[in-house]
Amino acid sequence: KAMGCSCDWQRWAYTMDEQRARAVREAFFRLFKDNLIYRGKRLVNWDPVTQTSLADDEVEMQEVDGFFYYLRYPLCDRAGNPVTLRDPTGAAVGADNLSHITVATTRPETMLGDTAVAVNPKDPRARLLRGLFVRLPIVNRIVPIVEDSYVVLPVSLGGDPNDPKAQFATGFLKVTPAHDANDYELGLRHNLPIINVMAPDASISLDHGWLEAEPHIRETADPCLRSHLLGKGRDEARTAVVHFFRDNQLLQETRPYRHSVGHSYRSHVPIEPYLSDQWYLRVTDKRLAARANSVLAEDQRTLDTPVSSGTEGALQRRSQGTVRFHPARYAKTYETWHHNIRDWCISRQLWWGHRIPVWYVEFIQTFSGQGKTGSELDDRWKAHLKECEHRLRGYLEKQGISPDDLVIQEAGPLIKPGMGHLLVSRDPRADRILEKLAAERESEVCPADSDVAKLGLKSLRQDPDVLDTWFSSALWPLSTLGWPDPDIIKDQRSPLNRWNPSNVLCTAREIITLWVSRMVMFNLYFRDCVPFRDVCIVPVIQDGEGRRMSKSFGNGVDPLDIIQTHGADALRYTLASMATSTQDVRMPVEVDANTGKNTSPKFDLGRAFCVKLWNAARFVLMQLERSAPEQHTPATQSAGSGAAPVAQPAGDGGVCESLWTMADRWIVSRFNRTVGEATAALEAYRFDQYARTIYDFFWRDFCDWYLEAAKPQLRSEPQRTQTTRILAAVFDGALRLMHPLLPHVTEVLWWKLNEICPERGLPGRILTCTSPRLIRAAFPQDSRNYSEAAEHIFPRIQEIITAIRNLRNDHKVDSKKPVDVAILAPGDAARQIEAMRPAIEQMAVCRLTSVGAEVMPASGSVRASVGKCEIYVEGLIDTAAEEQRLARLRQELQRKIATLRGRLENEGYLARAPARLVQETRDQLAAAEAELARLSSS
RNA sequence: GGGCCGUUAGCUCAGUUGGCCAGAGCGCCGCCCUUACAAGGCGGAGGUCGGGGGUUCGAGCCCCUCACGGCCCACCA
Repeated sequence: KAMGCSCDWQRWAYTMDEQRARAVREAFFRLFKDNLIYRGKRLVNWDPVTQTSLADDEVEMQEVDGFFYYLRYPLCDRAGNPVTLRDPTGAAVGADNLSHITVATTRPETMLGDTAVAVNPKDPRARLLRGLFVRLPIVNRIVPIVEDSYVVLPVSLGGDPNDPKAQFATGFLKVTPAHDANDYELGLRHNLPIINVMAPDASISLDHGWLEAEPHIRETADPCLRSHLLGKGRDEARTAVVHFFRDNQLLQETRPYRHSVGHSYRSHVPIEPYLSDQWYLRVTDKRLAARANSVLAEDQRTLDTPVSSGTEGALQRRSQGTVRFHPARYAKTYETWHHNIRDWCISRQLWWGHRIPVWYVEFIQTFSGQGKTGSELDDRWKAHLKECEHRLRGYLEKQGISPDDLVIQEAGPLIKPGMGHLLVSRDPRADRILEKLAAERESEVCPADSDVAKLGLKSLRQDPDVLDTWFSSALWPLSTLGWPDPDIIKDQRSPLNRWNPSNVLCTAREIITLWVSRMVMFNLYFRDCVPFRDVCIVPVIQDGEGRRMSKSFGNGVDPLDIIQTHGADALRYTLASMATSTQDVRMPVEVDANTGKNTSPKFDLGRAFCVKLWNAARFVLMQLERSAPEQHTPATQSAGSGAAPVAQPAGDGGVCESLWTMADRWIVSRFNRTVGEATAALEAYRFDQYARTIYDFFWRDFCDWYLEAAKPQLRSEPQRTQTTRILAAVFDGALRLMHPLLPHVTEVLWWKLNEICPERGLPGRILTCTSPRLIRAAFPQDSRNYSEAAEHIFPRIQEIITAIRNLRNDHKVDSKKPVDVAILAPGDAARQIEAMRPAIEQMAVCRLTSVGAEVMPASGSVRASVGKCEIYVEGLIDTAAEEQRLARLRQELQRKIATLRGRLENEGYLARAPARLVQETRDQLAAAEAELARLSSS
């Protein structure tokens, strides 16, 4: 609000409120029903400090100095008897015998969970080792040697020398399925046991699967396990393991190694790959990730995404829309991410978030299994469960839960034994009913005629986890507009149907994968259309040293502080001017002397522009105020509060263009060009170009030149009337043009303008707009009413003025003292200069003594050339200085002539460059030679 | 390891399909408090466009390569 963002503040929403919760429940229900949500035992990114799993993109990779430990595992047979291989040729093992193999690892503590050692089948040693085992030190586990081509061959055995892994690999890979994602996959391929040796806090523990896998481990393991490892954190455990290997001559080598390790974005400790039960969203299903890629704008696609072809496909594409990135290169980020996506772990072990709406239901076994065979038992048990399920459905239906809003399914093999069914309802009331049942079940007295007893419920509990915050965020374009309310979905005029899809999402590049992609997937899935059409990625602001701004580091600026020191419009303008198409922009940060808060001199730019606008407005409004209202011909009909520009009748419409000066024509033409440029910049999401365009127009063209040129015009009728009209119209247009970046200042000025000069406009040239509030007024339109002549001639006048100013400055003339100027100019030019005489005299502080084709320089005058005109400034007698200046000018001209001649002597240039350019070069050469001749003749 | 971005004036950044002498703001120097504006006006100095090679009549821009800075992705042997 402080920045003046015109959001619809009535539609304020909070991620965790009722409406958003309904959307989350609906989405979860539908995805679950469509078999896109599943529970799986997988390795997750585990944060041992906050004890939650993290999504892949919540893991930050950091370079860490670590070590490679080369650990020796003794070879043995199936029974554990030591084996020493003999290789008489020595070809395979590089030695004549082999009693152990060596693995390389950065995480020695995970060896406690090793369940195999892998070797590449192409490794010559693989044949020798076939059928052998190793005895894991410390735990004394006998584990097999398996062959898998995933294992990298060391360089010495023909590995790729460019693969860094091949450089430090030994050819043997320890396999720890419970603590390494690749090892997990490898373990699945070879049916290896999965032994988790860690507690959720990443300490070594028997209690999370290890003891179940190896009931006698306490007895069989080396005492070191109990004394130095159990209960110890992973770092301590690492040291203990390394010491054990060293003390037993099993540590072959330690090499320093710098590598990147995933860290938690929450606690900043290294991630532990951890085996646990989690909920997954099957984004790998083609209805999600692949579909998200298929809506990428055709010209932004690089991968071969299957897109439905033919008329049907085209129809579908048209109805679902396309997503386009600005700048286009970010499409690749989006596309690659979807292409390489893995299923999304959506459960989080946090207390804050949307609770996963899944209930676990377990029924009581009400019959005896005595004397039955296994399969008979299975059948009876299944039938019983079916009956229980049926009864529960009926019960819920009686309580008002529609069967359509309910999914009850068997929990499947991945859920812990004893967990009979999963229940998910789309109706939030189901939770109340189930909560009541659960409470009843837990109460000490549970009468036989209670619902719980009738339903045969053994246990009933809701999943304790919450959803990843991006799950609800992904629904934002839907949930903020009333989805999933059926009325809102059906009503064509509802906010959902009006604003989804929306036009543009503006965000930062790291959000592309976290949020943009998921909004697209969900919107397509639930609504069959894209959530927005354009995605505008803006640069990230860094501090003066190129570091990311961070609250805790204190190197950032607070927008509210900037609003205090510079103003909201200055903040907006400056930020827009920094929104280039690169990735990062720097903002030097310093402490404000008055407030003690962080600020940046960058914002001075915006403030200066606001001040300039304010001052120019004071001048314009003062001039308009001095003119009687009736002098303004009514040019616009009252359009009420209408925001549309009023169509102006063609023709003169009382504009009296015959009275316009070259400056008048020029500024009107420039205004229209500027509107065109600004519109193009905005359409391309080039906010920096838009900011610069309005700056150049308003400050340079309007203030520096037009207002100065207008001053003499305002002093005399009948020009005054025309000039005030033009001032009013251009100022009106400029306010509308600049309003998006400077809403506060322009709005106030608009009110003043409406008050002082309610009737304004230049029919056909500048379409003005009556609206009490600027924010409701139309953005100006480029009327394409350009004056080529004015745009050509006025800059010549500017050059003449600048030339005179230059001569004055070079000769150190008091800036208030007028000088006499004569200008030698051919007929047309002379007339144009004559017409602009008052402006030239005012702006260059001079008197034009004579202008024409016959003008001769007075003796002692100094001179300058502008095109075909010669300017003589009289009375600045300093012969030596002038001679020096002329000599410098001659030298410059000669150099220029040489360059141009060189170009024209180049045959390739003459032959291949466009004729237009060659002609231009010829003209330039002729002009330069003529000028040199004139300078030399005097 | 893959990808992306950046390297242009002391600082922060523009520079559209290759085409006049590479621009702006701030800072710096000189003059000016001229009745819109000193948070301003006028004028000025300052750049081998990161290095090297190539394509082209012509390269800040296109291609190759190297260096440096930053970011994203990737299964931490």
